[in-house]
Amino acid sequence: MRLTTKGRYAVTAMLDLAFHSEIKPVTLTDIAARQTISLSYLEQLFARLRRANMVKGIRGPGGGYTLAGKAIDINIADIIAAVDEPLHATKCGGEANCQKEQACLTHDLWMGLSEQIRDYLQGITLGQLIENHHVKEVAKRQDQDAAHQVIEIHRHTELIANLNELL
Amino acid sequence: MRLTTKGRYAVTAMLDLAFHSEIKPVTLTDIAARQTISLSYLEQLFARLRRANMVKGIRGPGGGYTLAGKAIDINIADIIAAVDEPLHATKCGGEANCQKEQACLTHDLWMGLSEQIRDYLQGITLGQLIENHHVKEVAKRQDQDAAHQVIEIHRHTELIANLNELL
DNA sequence: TAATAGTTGACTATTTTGCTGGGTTAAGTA
DNA sequence: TACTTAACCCAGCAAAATAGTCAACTATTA
Repeated sequence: MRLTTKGRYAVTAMLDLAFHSEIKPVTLTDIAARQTISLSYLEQLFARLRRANMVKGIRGPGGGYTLAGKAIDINIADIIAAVDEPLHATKCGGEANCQKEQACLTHDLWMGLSEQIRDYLQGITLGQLIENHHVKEVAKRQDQDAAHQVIEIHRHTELIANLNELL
Repeated sequence: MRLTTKGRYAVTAMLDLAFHSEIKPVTLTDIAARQTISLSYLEQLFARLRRANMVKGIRGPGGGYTLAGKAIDINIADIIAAVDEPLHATKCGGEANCQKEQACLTHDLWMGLSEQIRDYLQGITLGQLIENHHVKEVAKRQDQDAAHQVIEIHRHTELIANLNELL
């Protein structure tokens, strides 16, 4: 799982879409203006997102893009994977000449870490992000923050536990 | 927090260092050979790591690099931050012309997400990764014992099941 | 039919990445 | 002292990724 500006653009655009496409489709021109991303670059990104079945394009006047599914069903990892190149296999990965010696050991460790990050991002959806934001907007901020923190701490220890199992 | 191949190289090299530099300093030539990273590229990465006070360079024969601190005190996020360019501030970030309108909202969400990822990686140290690996090695040796094998197989299927849930 | 907006592809500029090769400097060793 | 080792430091360079431009085309709607 790579985390680059390209992925950030995609997530940002998808978030914008999730916010604005509930009533009617959103044009890329609008997103480009709001998020200050070039229209043509958005076109490239959305071509991939469409092929990955994450958005639907509607042509003609009043057209634009909408999410292909519910915001709560679209996770961050999938968005990033859709716009990123499929990361080329590891140098030694699976080959016979690497007998799990020290050389390949650190590589394994990194792969495990990378997987964990993907799992983590797969557990976060557009819907959640929007929901969290709405919650934050609510006046009883302190209670929410406290509750959120507890959840986060719990999630974190969970992740470490998973890591321990994997490695 | 960006996650690129550059960061992976750095983490890989630091893991290699943590493994091998307990007794004596490790030369970049050794790491280059083991991890199949070019020597000169390693030099670049270690120049940054040294400036970030994560490794110590020892010149002369018998010299090389050692960790600047304990492996348990060195976290993954810091390693990646050390070799990555400081990610330029946000386009609208903090400026007066952005009054937290919708345009900037998605940006806030992304930043929050990015923070979570950093926190996550900050909670994982070189020491932990190595420790976990040692546990795994011990478990492997115990595999030789037939009595343990049944238990191990059971544990293994359990892990696979957990993995299936995650993916 | 005219306007809208997605779709596609080819093309360019910039930045990052990963690497090569040339040094210089500090620290051991003969 | 001379030699070796390895960190340290640069200038540059090719390939790739990133970000954006331009132009032509198609489907839809008013």
